Amino acid sequence: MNGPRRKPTDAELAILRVLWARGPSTVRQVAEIMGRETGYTTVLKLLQIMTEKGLVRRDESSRTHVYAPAYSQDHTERQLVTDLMNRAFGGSAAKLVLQALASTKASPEELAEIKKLIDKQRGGPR
Amino acid sequence: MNGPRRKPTDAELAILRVLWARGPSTVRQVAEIMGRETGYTTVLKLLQIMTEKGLVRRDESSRTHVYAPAYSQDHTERQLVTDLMNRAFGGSAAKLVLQALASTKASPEELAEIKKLIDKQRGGPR
DNA sequence: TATTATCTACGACAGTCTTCGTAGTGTCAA
DNA sequence: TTGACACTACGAAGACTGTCGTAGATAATA
Repeated sequence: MNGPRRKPTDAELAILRVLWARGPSTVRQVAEIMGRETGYTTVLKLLQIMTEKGLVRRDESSRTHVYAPAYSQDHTERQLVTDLMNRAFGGSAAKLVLQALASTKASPEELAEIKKLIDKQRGGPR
Repeated sequence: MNGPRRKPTDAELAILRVLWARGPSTVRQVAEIMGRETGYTTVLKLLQIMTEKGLVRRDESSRTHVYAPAYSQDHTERQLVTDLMNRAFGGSAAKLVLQALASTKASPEELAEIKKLIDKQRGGPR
């Protein structure tokens, strides 16, 4: 049940987002989605480091390796949110949420979804 | 009305939180609150760098300089939330909020406050 | 006055992050 | 078979972070 030791860096997170969206991918596939700004060997090196860190798993059965995320998007997102919550909001989820809602205008559908979740949390615990 | 060019780093944010809580402070005051882990000269150097970056303002009228945040807590928090929202949640505030609520159990009072804000953002019931 | 304490400035260090060049090896088609 | 191409491994550079030591100036005190 051990999570990764450290949170992913910016570049690592960008790669993870490609992997979560595409599923297991080769270096070339990731690099192409990342665009021209990021060179092929840069993506390769990053993925090698991420493999060492345990952020991704590498399938070496064919010459062209295939990389997959080691942790779910949900798990990582929660880790990042928790980290920011502790660093900037003194551990208060409510303050973070209020700030997030104040920052941008969420759509009515999104707001309704959030309200639904709040009610669920409210009624859930005994 | 330009904001800071870059978001504060971890150590910088820790210092800013002291300044927001205490108001304008000297290096020693900040260092004492930060505890024994952080040496005096470390705080000093950090504050010097933050002055260069424009994250804090320095009052040099007395020999012992007094530092104050250059940007409000709200502004900085919003910046950090927006940054995470873009980096990890594709710009969706709702996804970030849902993840924050799922991560920890907020108190009923907090949930009520959040609901109130949502209704306010909605522009009231139509 | 002489000594001690306090404060700023500054350099340097190790660690991390991101980027890229290059070497070496395998693959495939003409 | 050979030349073009694709892929991995690796080193290294440049930037940034956080840490601290030390020097030098000023203030406080005995």
